[in-house]
Amino acid sequence: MTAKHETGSPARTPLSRERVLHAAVALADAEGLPSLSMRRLGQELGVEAMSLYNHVASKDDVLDGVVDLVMQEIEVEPSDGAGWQASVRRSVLAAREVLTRHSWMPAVIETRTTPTPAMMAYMDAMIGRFLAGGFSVDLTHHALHVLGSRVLGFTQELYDDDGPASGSAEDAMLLFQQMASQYPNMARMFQEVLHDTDDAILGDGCDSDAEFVFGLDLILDGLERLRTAS
Amino acid sequence: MTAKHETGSPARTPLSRERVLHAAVALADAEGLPSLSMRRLGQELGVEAMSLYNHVASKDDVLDGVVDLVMQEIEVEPSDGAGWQASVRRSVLAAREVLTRHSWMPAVIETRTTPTPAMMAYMDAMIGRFLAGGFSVDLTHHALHVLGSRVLGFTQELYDDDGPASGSAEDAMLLFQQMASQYPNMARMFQEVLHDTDDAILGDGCDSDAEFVFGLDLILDGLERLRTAS
DNA sequence: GCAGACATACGTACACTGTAAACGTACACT
DNA sequence: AGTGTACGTTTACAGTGTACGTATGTCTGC
Repeated sequence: MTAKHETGSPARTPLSRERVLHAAVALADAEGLPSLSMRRLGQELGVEAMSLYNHVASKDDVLDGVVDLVMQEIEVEPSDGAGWQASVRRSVLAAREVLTRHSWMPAVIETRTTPTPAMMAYMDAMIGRFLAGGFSVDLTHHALHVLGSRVLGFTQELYDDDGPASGSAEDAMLLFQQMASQYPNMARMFQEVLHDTDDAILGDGCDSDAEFVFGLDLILDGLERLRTAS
Repeated sequence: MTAKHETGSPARTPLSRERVLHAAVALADAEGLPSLSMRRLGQELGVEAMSLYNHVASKDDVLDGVVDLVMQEIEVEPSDGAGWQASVRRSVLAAREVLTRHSWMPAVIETRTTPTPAMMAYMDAMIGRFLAGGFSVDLTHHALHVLGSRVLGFTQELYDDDGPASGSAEDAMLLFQQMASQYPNMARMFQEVLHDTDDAILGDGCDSDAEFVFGLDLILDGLERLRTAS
C-alpha cells in the first residue's frame, strides 16, 4: 500500500559503490567517525540502511573502500633527480597533509587488517625511492620500519600475519607473481627479506623487536648528535 | 519472589573499583578488546552489568582506569649514571614490553582523550632523563615528539587541546601548580615551551607540523648516514 | 532486639549498532 | 507478454552502553 509510484519520479541518481564511499568520506569529514553508521550513511544518501548492502558487502567493506579512496588523494609524483631524501620527504609530507585533512583516517586504518591497493601502491613507490637512492634492499626494509609511524602518521605494523594457514604454497606463489607485476619494488623487497631469514613463508620474515630497537637507536643516536652540536 | 536470602551467603567479596579494573584487564588479556563489554565484565565478576556503575562512572572510566593500571606495570627505575641514552633506551623498551604483553593497549590509549596519572608520571620520568643527560629543555621537547610513537608504541599527539574554554586562567594556574609538585620535569618543560612561543595558554604551545618535520628530517639524516656508511 | 538508613545489586527499558531474511517493485531482455 | 534480475524497503535479531526504579543486604541508634 506504499504505492507512490509517481511516474516521472525525481530521477534520483542511482546508488553505486562510488557514491556510497564518497558519501562516507564526506560524512566522516563533516561529523566525525562515530557518526559514520550504516543508517546515518543511508540517510545521507536518501536511502534506507539496508539498501547500501546492494553495493557494498559490509561495513568493513565500506571502511576498506573509504581508506582506499582517501589514499588515492595522495599524489605520488615520480622521483625527480633531486636526491632520495627530498623525494621521500615530499612523499611523506604529502601523505601527512592528506591524513591531516581527514583526521579520522588513522583511527580507521588501524582497524583494517589487509592493506588496500592504494596503500600498496604508496608503499611500492616509497620503496622505489629508497632503492633508486642507492639503498640496499635490507636498509630499505629497515628504513620503512623506522619511518613506520611517520610514513602514514600512525603506527602500522601492518600485515602482522596473513593468517597461519590462509592458503597453500601454490596460492601464495600465485599471489606473489600477481603482486610482482603491480608492485615490483615491494615484491623485490619481500623476496630478498624472506630469503635472508630462514623463516618459512609464514611470518612476515622480519623480527619486529629487532626492527623496533633499530629504529629506536637510530633516533637516539640522532638526538645525541644534536645534543653535542648545540 | 526471588527470595533466596540464605543467611550465611557465600561471603562473596564485595565489588570495588580495583576489582573491576583488574577484571577488565584480565578479560581484555584473555579474550581481546571487543569482549570487554560491561555485561561481559559483570558476568566475569558474577554480577549484573549495572552493578558495576556503583564503582565506576562509565565505560570510559573503566578504560581510563585500565590504561592507568597497565601503565603502572612499567617500572620506572631511577637513572643510574650510565648515560642518558642507555637510560632512555631501557625505559622505552620497558614500556614496549608491557604494551606488548597487553597487545590491546595501544588501541585503547588512542581512544582516550586525557592522559592518566601513570602516563604523566612516565612522561615526567622520561623528561627527567633527558634533562639529566644534558639536553636543553627545548631539545628535550623535540626529542619527545620524535620518539613519539616509539615511547609508548603508538602515535600519541596527546593533549591536543584541553578544550578551548575549559577553565579560567586562575584554574589553569592552580592546575599548573598542582602539576608542578607531582611532575616537576613536565612542569618545567611546559613553562619554558609556553614561554618561548607567544601563544596564550590555549594551544599546547608547539607547532605540530614543525615537530613532525623535525622528526622526519632527523630520521632521514640518520638513514643517509647509514647508507653512506655501508 | 529491633527499626530505620544506607550502600549496593538486580531487572527492566531505551536508544543505538550491524546485518540476515523476506518482500515488493521496476526495468531489461527474450 | 512473460520472466528474470537488480535494487530499495521492511522487519527482526543480537549486540552495545546506560538511565531508572526496586529489592536486597548490612550497619547503626535506640
